[in-house]
Amino acid sequence: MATIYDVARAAKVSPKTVSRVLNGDAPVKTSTRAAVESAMADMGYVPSHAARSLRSNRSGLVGLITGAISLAAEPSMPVGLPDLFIVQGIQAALADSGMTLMIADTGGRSDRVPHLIQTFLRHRVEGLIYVAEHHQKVVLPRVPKSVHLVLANCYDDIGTPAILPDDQRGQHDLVERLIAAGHRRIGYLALSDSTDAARLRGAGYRAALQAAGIAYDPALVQPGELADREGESQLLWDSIEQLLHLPEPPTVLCCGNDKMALRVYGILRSRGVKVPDDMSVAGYDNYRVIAETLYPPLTTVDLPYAAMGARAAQILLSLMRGAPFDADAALNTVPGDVIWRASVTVRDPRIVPLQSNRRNG
Amino acid sequence: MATIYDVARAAKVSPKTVSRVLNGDAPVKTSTRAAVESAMADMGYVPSHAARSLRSNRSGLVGLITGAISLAAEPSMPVGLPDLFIVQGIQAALADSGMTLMIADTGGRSDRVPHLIQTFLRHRVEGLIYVAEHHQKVVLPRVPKSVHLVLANCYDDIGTPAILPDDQRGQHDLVERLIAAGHRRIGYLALSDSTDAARLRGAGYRAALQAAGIAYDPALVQPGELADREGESQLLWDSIEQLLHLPEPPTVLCCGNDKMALRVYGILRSRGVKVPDDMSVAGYDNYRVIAETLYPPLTTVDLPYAAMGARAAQILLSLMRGAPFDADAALNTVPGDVIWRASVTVRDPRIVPLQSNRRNG
DNA sequence: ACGGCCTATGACTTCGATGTCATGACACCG
DNA sequence: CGGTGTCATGACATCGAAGTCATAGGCCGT
Repeated sequence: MATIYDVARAAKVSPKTVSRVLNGDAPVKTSTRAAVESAMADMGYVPSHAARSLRSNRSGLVGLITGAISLAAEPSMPVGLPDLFIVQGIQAALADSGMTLMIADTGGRSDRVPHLIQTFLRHRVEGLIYVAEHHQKVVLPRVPKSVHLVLANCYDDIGTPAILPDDQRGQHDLVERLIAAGHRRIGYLALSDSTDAARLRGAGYRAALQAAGIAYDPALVQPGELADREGESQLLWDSIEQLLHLPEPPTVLCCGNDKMALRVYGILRSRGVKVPDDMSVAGYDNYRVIAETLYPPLTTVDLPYAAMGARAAQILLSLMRGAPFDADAALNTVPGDVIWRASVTVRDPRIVPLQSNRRNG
Repeated sequence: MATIYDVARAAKVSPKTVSRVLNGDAPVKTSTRAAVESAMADMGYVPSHAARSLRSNRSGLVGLITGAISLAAEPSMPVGLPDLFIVQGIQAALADSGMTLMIADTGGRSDRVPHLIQTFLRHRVEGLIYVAEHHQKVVLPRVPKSVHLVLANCYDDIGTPAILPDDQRGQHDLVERLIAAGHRRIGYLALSDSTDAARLRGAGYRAALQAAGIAYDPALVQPGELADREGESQLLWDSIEQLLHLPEPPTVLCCGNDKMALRVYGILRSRGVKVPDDMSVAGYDNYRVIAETLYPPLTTVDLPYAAMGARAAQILLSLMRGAPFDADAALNTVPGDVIWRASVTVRDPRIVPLQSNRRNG
């Protein structure tokens, strides 16, 4: 591979002049510049990142650690594969910054994280983003102060800047909208309680009821998911059975996530219950391949992954530019929009919630 | 960040001795080694990849270009997001090779590919893998001979080594299994004809019928997808209507992909047609979040993405090790297993196709 | 005409690791 | 005891850029 010396020789100038043409950091006569550029084109010269970063002590690299790619293979994902959208959001936000993103994947084995960090440190990354596969708490190895770290979809104990989805508000907003659409008996098929997302969404459900002055009825809340997956289909069937046979059954079922909603559609249809005429259904996650493909399309709450990724990248860039660490901003929650689709009937005709309240997904 | 000189000073040895401890390429007295290692640990020394690769002229990097991450956002993906599994397969196969994988994403804009390749060349990658979002032909910028290139999920005109799914054989195997299970009238809801996958799968469908001596009946083949997406739901409804009202209707519907099968489930249930008692359904892709979540779980054909990725990485590694370019091996197809699930009834009780014929997905 | 200044360029050094070669201290062999 | 290895170590050059400093030539003002 051609070097700056080869180019210099071909253009009959010194290496330093070639360097000046490359970087445009000092005046070069037009004719000289042309000769150098033509020499570079002729020999297909590509500057060496290694040499440049060695000299300048700036790598221009941002490292990204994720289990997203590998975890896509796991059927047991708590939330689902779309955390890749976080990666996408990060890429988009970083694209114009001149930084190059290095992505490393844990392969689902979190014990590989230290090794991946080590590899990044060898490459002298200037920033590091850790993307968790679902909303959770993590413990990461320490990194040198010179490397800024941002967490996405997770948080830790030591005040590292973190970006999280606002699950409580999302569920709250959805239930609020259901109430606005005239629903009063709102069934809730809960995720298994082991995740942060499950707890926060449950809290959002209750908060929205309370805000609307509707009494919380424990009979309307049924498990929709088991921690161990065994007999889950049966569990869901039974839970729906329970709800349908209540003296005052729900008019809408909120599912812990869109995947559960997909199952609920099948169960309801098997029982001859029409969606949405006999029963409205709502999900969570805006897992588009499900929510948009189902008929009728599913009302759900967007997990604002792309926005979270973009925010994470922005925060990282500002830290790298030397912005002071703002403890108040350490924990960022990003709200997700309610995505209103045809799976929920509007019972109160005065209200026509056609659009999302913030953006349209 | 500490350098090899800092470590040398702290351990009271020469930098070269530290280098020897790092690489173990020459004998070092045990006591000296211990002193060096403790100095490295104390100061958190991490060797600089830039310096090493500059000196050794070996970067240890493999570049990967994909639209997978970004395209995950597109609802118009012909096949679907799981091409990420190709990336996963590549990572797994590369993990033990000592190579570090750099992933770059096109952000859905193929015009960015040259720029991404340029960035990789600056980093002096030793190999390059291009992963396409669906089975297709591509035209890539030339890369220097020193950089080996392998294509995954796509191919080109100039004999670059390529790994492709064997769509024809997959569909063939599925139909063969359906016939073995006693089905004779096999409906086919085709993908829009614009993709290679659609054509190959159609050919596999016909070949399997022919091999079994079953006459091809054009009335059993209906469009299931439109190129422009408009009115697609209606189209599918109409196509199913057609098939159900044939004088001799099919006993099973083969859907162009799993996403279509998801819609078909809904349509059939809305019409009171029970799956699989009244009508069997099969998909293609083994898009697990759909195929495993649907009730009953969907019989489908695995797209062997992880295996394709692994194969791509293996071929790349052998090229990098100096294996001769084998023109016969330039085009690799990887067969995908039929994944037999409960959505297809076994009409001939003598046959019990419980398991996949190669692996279990 | 001379000092000052700007333009355009090159010589030399530096970044951090490693390859090459040299050297001192022993050990072994005949 | 001298020659010849082997072990353990260090001095120095090198990889490809870019930073520092020097310098030649031209233009300007006085």
